[in-house]
Amino acid sequence: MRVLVVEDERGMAEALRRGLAAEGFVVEVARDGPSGLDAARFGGFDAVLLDVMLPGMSGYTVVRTLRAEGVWVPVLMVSAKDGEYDEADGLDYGADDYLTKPFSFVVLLARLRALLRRDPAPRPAVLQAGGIRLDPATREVTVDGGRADLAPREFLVLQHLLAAAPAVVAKETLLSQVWGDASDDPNVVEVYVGYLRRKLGRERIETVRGAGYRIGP
Amino acid sequence: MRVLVVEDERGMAEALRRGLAAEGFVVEVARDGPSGLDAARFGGFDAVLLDVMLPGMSGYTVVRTLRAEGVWVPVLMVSAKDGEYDEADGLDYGADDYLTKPFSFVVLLARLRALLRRDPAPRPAVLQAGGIRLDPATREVTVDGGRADLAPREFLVLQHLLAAAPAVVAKETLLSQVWGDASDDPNVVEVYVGYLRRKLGRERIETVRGAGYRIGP
DNA sequence: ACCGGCGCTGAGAGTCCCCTGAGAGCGCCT
DNA sequence: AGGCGCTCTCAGGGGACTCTCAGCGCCGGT
Repeated sequence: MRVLVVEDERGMAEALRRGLAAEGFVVEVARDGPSGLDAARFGGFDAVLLDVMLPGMSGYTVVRTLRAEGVWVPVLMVSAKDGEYDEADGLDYGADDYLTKPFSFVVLLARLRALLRRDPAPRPAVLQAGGIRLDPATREVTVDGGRADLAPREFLVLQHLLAAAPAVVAKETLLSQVWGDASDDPNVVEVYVGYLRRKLGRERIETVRGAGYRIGP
Repeated sequence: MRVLVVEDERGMAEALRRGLAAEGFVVEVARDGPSGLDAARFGGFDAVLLDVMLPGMSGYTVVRTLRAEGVWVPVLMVSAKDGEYDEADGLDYGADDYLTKPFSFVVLLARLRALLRRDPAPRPAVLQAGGIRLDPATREVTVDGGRADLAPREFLVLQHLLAAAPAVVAKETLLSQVWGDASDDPNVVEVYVGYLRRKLGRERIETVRGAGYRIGP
């Protein structure tokens, strides 16, 4: 297993290198944001340990850039910032886990193992299809760049349609996932698709008669 | 998104139920280990929030049992134990993340989203035979690359013919699988095969007199 | 070549699927 | 209290889809 450690502080980087090597990992170290980003892009690592405070480019920017480029290597962020919003931001930018300094090395190892045993096929944090963009973290929806203002229920329906795109989503699926009961009256789904069409544009949601709905062309 | 909360303490369970529901999750609650295990097994949830201290069976045992049975639903453990070894144990038993009480709800949400991001829904296989391609997920049918527009019943008939290809499918089989009643008038099958031939090309569905139909050569 | 029966097809009626406008109930904010 | 936004139900209408029916063609056996 190859692990990339991005950490500028010499002592910490060295400690991690030794500790992980002793556990059988092959470790490489990068000392600033840009070189860490580059190594993560092309280095073929199985996981990345990423400090937040880095020279040149913050860890947040590194992980966001990676995800935007379609690089899905598991990322474990490590930071001295322990504010709850720092942590939530790191995760929403696409990190898979977040540890606060000081941390226990035992816990670090366990979290690394947990990341490595998951299938490395995460989806982007932001859903995007057919000219529609939806951010689950900020609850923001844009259509061809313009902001759309959605009610909570409308947001949920759209979220499921986007997550499934380009597949067709059955009304029963939406009922069970959004309303929690597949045996409800399907008409409520039709009504909400109607609301969404009014706000996003009629052609953005396609009806597949007898099957369900689908995003865009 | 459907989330299972396994938590015996009434106040905490209720707080989680409300908070998650407000974020648009469909929430179910189990109050002890065994019933939580059962719900996680068969409930079809997208994620599980699992307390460690539970009546009947500990959270550790629950997650270990699930993994041993091949159930890979994302599990976020929540515990009042903050010992580093407790956390490492939880993760090594198969939990995907571990939070220590008291925790910030904002962080819980971000971690939940990070987990849900990780496993894309499995897509049913694409059926292909005799120059015809049928994708059950997108409901798309192409003939030699050109798109064909099928009604729901037509789609179902074609799906069964393709799934069986190159075998011959009896009219009675189609009646029972598509119409749900083998004793119906077989003429309706002939009519629908006629519709399909008109849309896909006459020679694409072959008649085997006295036996049924088969997809092209 | 003839005949019986299996399969094919055009037309039409009925069904049901989906869309929409109106409005009631509810909670929240002013 | 009043207004507002959100959710959901209801009923009507339009149109796609389904199915039946009846007549005809064609295959295979004698």
